[in-house]
Amino acid sequence: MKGEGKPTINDVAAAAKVSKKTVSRVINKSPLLSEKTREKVEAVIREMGFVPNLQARALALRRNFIIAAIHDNPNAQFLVNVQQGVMEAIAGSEFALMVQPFDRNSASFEDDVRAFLERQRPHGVVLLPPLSSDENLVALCRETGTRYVRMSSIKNDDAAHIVSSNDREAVRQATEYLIASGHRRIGLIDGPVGFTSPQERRGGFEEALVAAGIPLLPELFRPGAYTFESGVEAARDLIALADPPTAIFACNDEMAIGAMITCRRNGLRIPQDISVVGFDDTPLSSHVWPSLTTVRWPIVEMARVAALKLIGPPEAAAEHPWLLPSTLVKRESVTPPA
Amino acid sequence: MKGEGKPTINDVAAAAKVSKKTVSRVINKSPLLSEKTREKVEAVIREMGFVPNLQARALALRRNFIIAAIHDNPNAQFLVNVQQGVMEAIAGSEFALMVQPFDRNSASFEDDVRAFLERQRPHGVVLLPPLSSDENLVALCRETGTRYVRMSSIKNDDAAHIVSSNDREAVRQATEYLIASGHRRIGLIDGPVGFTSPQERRGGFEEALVAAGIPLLPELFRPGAYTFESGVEAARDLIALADPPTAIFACNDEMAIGAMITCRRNGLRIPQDISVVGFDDTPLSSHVWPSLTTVRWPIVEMARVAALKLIGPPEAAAEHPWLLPSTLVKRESVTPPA
DNA sequence: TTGTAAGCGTTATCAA
DNA sequence: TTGATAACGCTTACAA
Repeated sequence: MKGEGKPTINDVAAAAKVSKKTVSRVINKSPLLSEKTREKVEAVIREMGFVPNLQARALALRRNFIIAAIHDNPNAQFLVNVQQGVMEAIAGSEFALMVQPFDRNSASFEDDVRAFLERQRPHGVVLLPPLSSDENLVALCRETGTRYVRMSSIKNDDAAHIVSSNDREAVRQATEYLIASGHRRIGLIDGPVGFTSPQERRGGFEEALVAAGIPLLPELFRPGAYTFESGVEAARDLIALADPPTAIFACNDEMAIGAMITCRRNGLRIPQDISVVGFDDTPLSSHVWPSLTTVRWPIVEMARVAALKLIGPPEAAAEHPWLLPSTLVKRESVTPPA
Repeated sequence: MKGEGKPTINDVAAAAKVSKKTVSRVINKSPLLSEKTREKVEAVIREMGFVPNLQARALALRRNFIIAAIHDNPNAQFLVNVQQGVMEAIAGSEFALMVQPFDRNSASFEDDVRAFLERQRPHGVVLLPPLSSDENLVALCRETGTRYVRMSSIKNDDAAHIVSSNDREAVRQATEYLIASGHRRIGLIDGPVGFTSPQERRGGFEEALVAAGIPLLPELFRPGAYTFESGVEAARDLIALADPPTAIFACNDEMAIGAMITCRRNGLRIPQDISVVGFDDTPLSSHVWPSLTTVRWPIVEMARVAALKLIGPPEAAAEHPWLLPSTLVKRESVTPPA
């Protein structure tokens, strides 16, 4: 013990009368160890309260015990949900969570990511949308030997490197629900260009309309940016139409709520005059009045599984599920049209 | 260069024809170095693209280049704002941000925190409320030699270790604004017990009433828990009173919005029938209808300053401001009583 | 199955 | 102002 400080592997080795390498084997659960030796060393470890030094291990292994969530400013609730999911997966382990935002529009974007990976050497990274569809990032991970898992709306990688939800199918069901309620003029508020998720959500929406024999009218498709304000704008345009829709599907909750508020500011009652459906199931959606019918996106679960794929043995990564279902949550904002 | 991989301090030393310690001095900006040597070494460093290995430094320095935000589940927006503030401070530096939740009600709470600090050895930690008022945590930081800064609503530490807002004063002003608008029966929805922030906010509220000669009526004080649901409950009780208030101050926005929705569900118009004021200025508050008059809490700025105190030289920590003002934001949810 | 020696890439000590 | 040498605490060869 050298008197002071925390015990090191050397102290344990001396006390257990074995070499430090043997202690190292015990720490790393090496299979080639006699049961007797293992037990003896483990007893000493417990007794001395030995905890391996992560910095030393990181230096020797060239890998830190860190899971990094890499993002480009998704909304707050999404980010926090991801953090919660990752924490659930790594709780009780030696891993810790690092959160790192990047500006994908910056000229130094890739250099920034590379610098981060080379500096911090995280054990693995979770790529959040929309960064998860950036193939350059994935190439960067491969190049630096960093394990990665993408969180995405489509299966754009093999099972070991992706966690995805079935947004397309879920939105199709949500739209079918609107149609079954009697709506035939349904407006869509799209998500930002260049994102994968709105493509899928819009796709599901269109599939449902087509299947029901409802024409896809350009006037009912409005651009959006996943922001409250863009929902406001899109809704303003939709209700100003000569023949306005009786229902609106917004590609996320924030826009849906922007749309709801805009409708009400303009004297429309929800859902009596117009129905609204969102996507995400943020806490917000049950905190508005009337509460919002929406699609629940299993972010926490997706993040948890992503982290599990990263911290487990590489060959086991593909064994975790890669698809986690999004599901329709029926609340108050939908009713048959008048 | 040994052919492969990234250049190390040895490669630089060899190329510059100096000892590795001299290179180390250059990296660490040691003052005792001849200008000539410094320039020579810096040129070589640039040329070779040398980047010091953080893991090796961490091992030698017994400190990681990590700023950790330690929290116990504050709301999502708060947490994300803190992350943004810290990132602003450490952008371009070697530091990275780690986020670590703890359950302060767990029996192993202190052991968990200790294990985290001893394992990851962060350079410094930002303690978020309500954990920031836990003296045991601070003792733990001192014991493990971890620098810390508390984010708090009161000045419960010296200037080097705290960043605080003047919630009491800001709420006093907000309440004075209600009183100036003509309100004399004002309900208060409190924050959770054991938190410092609601004490301050309630304190400011009471000060304003007392200064205006308005009696403090127990029936107008309702418990809350900083959650939407608790705002709903409290508002339900308040408007059910024989002589209901004409205005409500809620200790945070989430409860204020819960209160707004409850009032409207019960046929009250906002602000014509009842005014509402919140605290936080979350994005939410401008996304409801009518938009919420509230107190802006400078979380991003507080977190940024907290991180600056941590990453700068210890003796400079006290020189950064410790007080960042909260300010009243007037929107649509307040009007004179009928 | 276990041990020895040589790293991993820095910083600290102390002498020059 | 600089440098040689020993930490820092662990892992990976390679032997035994």
